[in-house]
Amino acid sequence: MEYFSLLDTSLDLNINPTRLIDETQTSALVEELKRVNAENKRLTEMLTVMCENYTALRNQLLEYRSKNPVAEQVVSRKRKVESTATAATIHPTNNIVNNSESSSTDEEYSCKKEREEHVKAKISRVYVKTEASDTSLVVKDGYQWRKYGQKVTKDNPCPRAYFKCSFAPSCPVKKKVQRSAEDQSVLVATYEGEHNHLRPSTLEAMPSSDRCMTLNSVPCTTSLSSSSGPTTITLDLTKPSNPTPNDAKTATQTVNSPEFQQFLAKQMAYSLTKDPGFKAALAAAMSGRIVDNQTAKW
DNA sequence: CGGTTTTGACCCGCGC
DNA sequence: GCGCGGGTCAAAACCG
Repeated sequence: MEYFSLLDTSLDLNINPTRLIDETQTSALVEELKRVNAENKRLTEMLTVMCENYTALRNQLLEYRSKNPVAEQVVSRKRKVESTATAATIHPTNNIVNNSESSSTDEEYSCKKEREEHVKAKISRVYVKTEASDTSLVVKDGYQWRKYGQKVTKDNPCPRAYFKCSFAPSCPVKKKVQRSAEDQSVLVATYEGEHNHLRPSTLEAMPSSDRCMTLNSVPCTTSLSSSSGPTTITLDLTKPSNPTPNDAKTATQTVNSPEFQQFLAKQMAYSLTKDPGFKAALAAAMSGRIVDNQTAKW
């Protein structure tokens, strides 16, 4: 029974790492720690610079806005008058097609009567970049459409096609598609109403060559923003529908909106997490912080 | 054969 | 009232 006293059955939970490693390992770890801390410091500085740049840009934007109160008032007034919203599309090539590219017929489109109708039916515009050789007025949005008319409008030599949802009359959604008068490779699709059914085909909805990001409102917000992958992001904002000289400002406001910034943040996070280099740097930075805290405690 | 597209005719609101 | 222009209808053509 005495030999039990020779055994130390206690658990030494207060393990000191320095006991487990020899001197060379310790020095290597210290060097690594220094390197990681330096990198962490560098990343922190970069972050600080980015924040400073952001603040400076934001201040410039606010200053610009304060210097142009008239334009701001016009935008505000238009927002009050119109319940509709338009959309701008960012093509996969990251070309932002803002509302100023819409044809002049779009101006006519937002006449007084339709302003009233906008209360009943949600109207939005989607810009889709197509191949120059593509002469069809087909905007693949995942829904099935039946063409019921085509018309050549006054201010645009390109005909305007009229579509109804194939589920009509149960689904009241209509769509008008016309090439932009300024850039005929851009299709302008104007949606009226919202689908009351699911999208027949989500695969067809967003072919890789035709994916776009829609700003402002689009019809069927939920269906477009869900199950379509990260390439289609819908921000349901209330924006003026008419192309105006203030479109640049409007676009700026859109970009400055919380929704867009949230989208940007998600996209950045998505891109960064896909970057193994960033992962490694982040892990190093975090480990640096953790080890730093640990060593401070030690 | 059924669904879709085409296309000319028609409707309707708006401005003059 | 009339003309204009956008939107819709509906018959014929087309297609799978």
